[in-house]
Amino acid sequence: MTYSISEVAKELNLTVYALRYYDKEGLIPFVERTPSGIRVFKESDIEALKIIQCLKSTGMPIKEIKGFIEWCSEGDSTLQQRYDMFLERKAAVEAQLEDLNKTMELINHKCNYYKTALDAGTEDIHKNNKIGNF
Amino acid sequence: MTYSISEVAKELNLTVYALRYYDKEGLIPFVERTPSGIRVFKESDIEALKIIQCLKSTGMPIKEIKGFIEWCSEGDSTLQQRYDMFLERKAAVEAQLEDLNKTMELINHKCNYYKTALDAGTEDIHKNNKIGNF
DNA sequence: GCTTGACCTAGAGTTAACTATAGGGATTAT
DNA sequence: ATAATCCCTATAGTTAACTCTAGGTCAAGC
Repeated sequence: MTYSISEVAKELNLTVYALRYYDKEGLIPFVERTPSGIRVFKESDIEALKIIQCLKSTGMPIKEIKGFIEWCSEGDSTLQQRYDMFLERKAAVEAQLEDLNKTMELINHKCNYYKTALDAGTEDIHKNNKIGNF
Repeated sequence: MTYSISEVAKELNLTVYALRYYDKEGLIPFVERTPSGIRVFKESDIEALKIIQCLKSTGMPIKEIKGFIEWCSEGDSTLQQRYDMFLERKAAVEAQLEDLNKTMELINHKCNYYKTALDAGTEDIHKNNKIGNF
């Protein structure tokens, strides 16, 4: 089973433009073409794109992802680099999760702040709080 | 106690450029100036900047944050809007946390994949796995 | 009184990651 | 066999959020 670029775009929830851009940037050099030059995506290409999306969502820039793709095509000699890269990504995501949890705390705090103010009809209810009002 | 722009930058871990940019974009209209035009930051200004950083980290663009700042200066008549905004931000962060947790799962999966491959000395160890290798 | 260092504004430049346009080829339905 | 629809490339344009530069002001120390 193979897929056209627009089918892949729909499936992965990104645009045809973006896919072509990824190709141009060297993220998917393994995608084959028909004799007339049309891209033909295999299942394994879609799996690779999912990994690319995953790496992107860790905040990794496209140029670095390209480096990883190159390592993949170089075979077992780059296994250590690739492992190290994923450990690094893991640490990055852990840090992001920590930050986001702190953000969530503050947001929750503000939700309570405004709920209380709304119930009282005025923000003045918080005027004497040590907690930063705004 | 008041602070100069460079002290605030250091404290909040951002640049002087960024602070002036925020000011230009209307995020901190309440920051006062000396007669000669130099910005003088109060504690409450720093607190406000922390909220701004928090909103930014939820993915909120600066123009929308500006809208919130305007609501703040309009008083109690905008309490409902501000409450709704924070509820919306809370939902956004919840979604981000969910995504990031999924990302973490895949990353962990890949860490194991490469650990196993590294121990075996070759990626071929995964060739017959249903799980997408790459 | 002059140099130094921090501050100011206006505006140009940067970067990433698309997004869109123009111009053209191939395949499918009628 | 022709119109519609999808595909292609190359290249220009967009956007957000800074980042930097040029040119100038101002207060403090020597």
